[in-house]
Amino acid sequence: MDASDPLSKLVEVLSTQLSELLGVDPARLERMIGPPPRREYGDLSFPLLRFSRKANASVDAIVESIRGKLWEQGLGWAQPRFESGYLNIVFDVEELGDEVFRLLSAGWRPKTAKTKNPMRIVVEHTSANPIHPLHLGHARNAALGDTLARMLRARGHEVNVRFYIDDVGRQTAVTALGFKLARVSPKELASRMGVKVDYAVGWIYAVTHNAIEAVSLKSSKANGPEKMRRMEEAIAILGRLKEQGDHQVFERILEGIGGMEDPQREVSETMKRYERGLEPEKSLVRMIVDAVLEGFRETLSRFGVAFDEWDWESDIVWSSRVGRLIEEARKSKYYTIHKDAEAIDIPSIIKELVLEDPEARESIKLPKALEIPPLILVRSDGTTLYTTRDIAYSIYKFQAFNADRVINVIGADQRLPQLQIRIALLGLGYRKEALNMLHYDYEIVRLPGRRMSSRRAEYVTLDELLDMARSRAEYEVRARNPGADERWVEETAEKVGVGAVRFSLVKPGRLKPITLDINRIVDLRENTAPYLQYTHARASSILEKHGEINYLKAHSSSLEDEARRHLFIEALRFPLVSAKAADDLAPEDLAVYLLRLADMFNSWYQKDSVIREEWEGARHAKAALVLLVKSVIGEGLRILGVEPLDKM
RNA sequence: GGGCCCGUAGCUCAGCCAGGACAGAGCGCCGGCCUCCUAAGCCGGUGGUCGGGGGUUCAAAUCCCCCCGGGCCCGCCA
Repeated sequence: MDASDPLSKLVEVLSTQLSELLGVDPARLERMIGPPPRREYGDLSFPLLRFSRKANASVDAIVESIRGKLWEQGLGWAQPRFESGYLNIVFDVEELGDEVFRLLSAGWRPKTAKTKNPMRIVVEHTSANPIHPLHLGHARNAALGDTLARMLRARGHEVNVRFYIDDVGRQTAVTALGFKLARVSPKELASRMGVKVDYAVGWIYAVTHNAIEAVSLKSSKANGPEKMRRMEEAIAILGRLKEQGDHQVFERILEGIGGMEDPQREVSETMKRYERGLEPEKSLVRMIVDAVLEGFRETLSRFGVAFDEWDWESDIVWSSRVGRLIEEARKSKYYTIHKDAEAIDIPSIIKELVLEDPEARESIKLPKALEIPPLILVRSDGTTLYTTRDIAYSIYKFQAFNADRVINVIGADQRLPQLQIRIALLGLGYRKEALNMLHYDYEIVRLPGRRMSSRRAEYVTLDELLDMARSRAEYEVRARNPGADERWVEETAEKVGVGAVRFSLVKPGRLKPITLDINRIVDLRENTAPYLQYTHARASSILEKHGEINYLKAHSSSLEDEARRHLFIEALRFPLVSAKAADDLAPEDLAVYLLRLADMFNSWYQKDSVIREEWEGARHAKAALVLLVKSVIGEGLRILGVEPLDKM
């Protein structure tokens, strides 16, 4: 594999050579070569002493061998030396500068280093229940999933992005029942309520769910304070919902549910009929879900998120993939009966397959001493469970794209079922699928005080959040650009707002629970996607004022200046940083790197003017440096789904 | 009851997986910087028993054990 930029090439040569000398896996060494904690030590460093103890060669011999190899490979600008346990590499920035100027003049710009092992990867994300608008939890999911897809593509993988439409479960059945009683279509209701269609559906769902809850509680034989509490809660929620929506429709649903002897049974019946593809449920559910998906698409496209495929859960069922899977399970030695229902014997699979298979044990990380219960496949009424359908869907994802790997972006609250699914796949003979399916989990987003709840219709929607961010941005943009074209102001505000939201959802580590502070997410300073966009705009402005860069006039010796030198080298690290972030599935690493680079640029900017530089050789070199930084921030932002701006 | 995740500066977090070269950012707070490439910026100051205790190691925020606090999960829900 030929690395196309100087630093990638350097690291590749170093890791290959060190690997030969030390007898250690080059990939492992590669990730240990990085900038030292203090600049005085050098530009790159590697903890050599840790490995050389076990190697035959002396440290001096190793360093000399490296020096020779670098020379031979045309990387003479990188000089190795040994210092207190570390192999430190110091760059001759003048030589490196000439090399980079040559590349820049030929049109090269830093890009994520390409992987040596391109794979076919499916990323499934967002997959929100299609019965209410997308809210903040989904926003985190979508931002992570979409960024992952962009990173992996930039790294050179073949990526296929899928949305799984959960239209088969209980929640869609509740919604369908609600619409049946409401005698109104989602679109009519939406226009009556003056809201997006997915909001109208979310309202119907919440009304119907709480009406059913109230009626069921009333007729239940149980008694006591818990029942009273839940009763009161349902009634309070209904009161609030009534005020928010259409009174006539509200009454129809309440009367309808109130008149049912057993509303829960009606829901089950609807669910059963839809799963069998019977009319009128089939058309009704599809019509409702289609309407919600229209709302999803509108929001997602604004958010910069696109999908390659939309998979209907019902299609997986109707195409008999689920039926075939259940047949396979029945023939399997791990088929069992649990609580009178058909199930897969997860404990036995663990004992016989996972623990006996080192690769599987490594890949499927079992919690210690946790008893994972058998996985029930079919309800006693004959309908399937979500996990069963998901096993079939998992197999489908691998087949449909001929995938090497499948990444599912799903909340951390689903760890157990996701684990069960992988174990079940292994037990049913789908070893490749089980081992190459990854649950990319992230912690939930909470509202201050309580969790978001679609049952209570209590959520901050993604649309609302984007609107807030945009209006905040619009105020700022207008203040800074008096008299600017109105359309430009609005477009810029949208890009700043969307960027701020996406960045803020991806920058914290995914396992940090986010307690939603809207002001914080919308704050343009702290959230720093706008800071990066601003830095990019500053760079653009300099280049515009400077005019065309003449690389023949640029003097690389002027890069020896401390601040310029560090900025230059830091920008050149982009291909490596972005590659590692992609391999680690860690968008936050890329985000943090970009912020650091922007900090360096802004500090430098303040004290070392480009266009007022008198010496032509330095001015063109500095302009080239600005171009380099601008290209890196631009490329990095695009990978994070944030639009770089030339003016703001 | 069991499992998993999180606990680092007043606040939000990085560093932990692959232990080492002075614990880092941002926000906040205090004080400075626009006749000069965009002040959404920059410079300086302030601020830490790395939740607590034990252990492994020449070396621990990082690995192991115990404990404490917060969250999530343990359904014929999704």
